[in-house]
This record gives sequence, C-alpha cells and structure tokens, in this order.
Amino acid sequence: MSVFNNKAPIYLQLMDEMKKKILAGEIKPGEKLPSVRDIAMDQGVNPNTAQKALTQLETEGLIITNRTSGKFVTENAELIKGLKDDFAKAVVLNFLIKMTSIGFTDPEILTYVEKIQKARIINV
Amino acid sequence: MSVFNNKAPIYLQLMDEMKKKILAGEIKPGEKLPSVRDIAMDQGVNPNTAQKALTQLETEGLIITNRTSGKFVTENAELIKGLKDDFAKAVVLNFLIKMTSIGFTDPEILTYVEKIQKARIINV
DNA sequence: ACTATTGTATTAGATACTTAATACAGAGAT
DNA sequence: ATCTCTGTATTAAGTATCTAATACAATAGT
Repeated sequence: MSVFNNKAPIYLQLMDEMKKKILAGEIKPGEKLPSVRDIAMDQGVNPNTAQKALTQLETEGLIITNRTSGKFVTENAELIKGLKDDFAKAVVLNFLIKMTSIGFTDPEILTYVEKIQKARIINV
Repeated sequence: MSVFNNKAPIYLQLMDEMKKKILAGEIKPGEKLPSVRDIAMDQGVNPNTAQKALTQLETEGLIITNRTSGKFVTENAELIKGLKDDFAKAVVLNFLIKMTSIGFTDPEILTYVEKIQKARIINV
C-alpha cells in the first residue's frame, strides 16, 4: 500500500517527503541520494514521477546533481537550516489560519495543541 | 484572482471552504445556502464543480437538500459541533506529525506556535 | 576497451479534473 | 397556466497527471 493519497499530485507529495527527510537531517548534507530509478521503485511510482519531484527539489537548492554519479543533498547546512525554518513557519502559520477560520481563539488553539501532545505520548 | 491553488482539485478546496464556514458558524444551522449556480458564480468555478463539492458535504450530513427550494445547513447543531471537533483534532494531529517529522520536539513546537501567534497580532 | 550505472529526454496512452453548453423535473409566485 | 427558481443529469472537449516503454549521453569501475 502506497503512502500517497489522491488529493494532490504524487510528485508534490513525494517532493514533500524527500524535503522533510532532508530538513530533518535524516539524509545528511553531502550525502548521496538513491538513484531516480531506485527511489521510484521504493515508492512504487514511475521513474518520471520521481524525477519530477527531484527536479523541483533541485530548483530550491536542496539537491545537487552530478550528471553521471548521482544526486546529492547540498553541503550547505546553512541553506538547509534556513529552509527548515521557512518550512516550519509556513506550516505553523497555515495551521493557525486553519484553526482560526473555524472559530478557535489563540489561547484555545494553544490548549488544544498541549492536550493532543499529551494524548499522543500515551498513544505511542 | 481566485482563492484556489492548483495543488489539489478545486472541488475539494471549495468543499473545505464551505465546510469551514459551516463549522465556524458563519453559516448557521438551518440557514439556506446560495444556489449551486450562485456559489459557482461567486467562486468563479463551473456549476458542476460547485455541485460536486456540495454533494460531498451532503454525504457528511452537513447539508440537507430540498429538491426544489434549495440546500440548507443541517439543523443538527450537535452534529456540527461534533464534526468541528473532529476537524480540529485532525488538523492539530496533522500539524504535530508534520512538525515532528522535520525534527521539532513537542516543547519546541509549542514555543513556535506562541511566538508566531504573538507576531501575528502585530501583523494584523 | 567494456560494462553498468547515472541522469535526462521523448513519445504515447489512460485517467481525473474542469469547463462548457444544454436539458429535464419539481415547486413556488404571479 | 405560465414563469422562474431550485437541484440534477448528460455529453463533449481541453488540460494536467501519471504510467509505460524506450533511448541517449556521460562517467565510474572493471
């Protein structure tokens, strides 16, 4: 069973997955990525789809391509840190907007987050 | 300029917008919705697309259709409250998973939310 | 030199989404 | 009765996405 849903293009979802792995440090600066074909196999998608995702990441500067030896995570740790911060800011802002739009106040949101964090610990 | 992006089907985005309005109480229980054609006009989408969104909402029980007089928000306030809670839980959980997956700890997340809440007040 | 592996490009076809243009059926207003 | 508004259904066409099947170029390893 695939991790992808049908609510957004797969290449965007895959791009997001890869991006998160890099930002989280799961794949380190300078580290070599699996080949386009391998990633496609692992994820159960077409190589073209995988390449499309990787091309997008390269546009953001997260990935460097060496024409014949493969693709690598940028060695620019500062850039990664910056993008991680940007990403987090966007995620938080988007979250706040969503919650506010269905009628929650700032303090309520905060309480809600704490409550679910605590519940999550139990459920893990 | 439309409020919709190209990262997901418009009917899903419109569905989400309508849903949020109902959950937020912006459109009240029992209140009549604009006609399919009017909604489509307002949102700048095709009537078929609007109808597709509304059909989905009816499946969830948020909307009741009277064949010739129009569509109405359910009068079941309890149901709305329940769905609002479900929606909020899903949003929070999804948010926490996202932040955790890029390497933030629970306390860090909380601090981040507070920080951006404060910043938002200034920016509004 | 040869082979395997790398990224990249091309072409074709299937499906989903969206728009467009109509048409039909039922109820209310006049 | 007629008109208008409501939801609903149908058909066609255009676009984006995804898969599939290849092919090519360049390099690393042997």
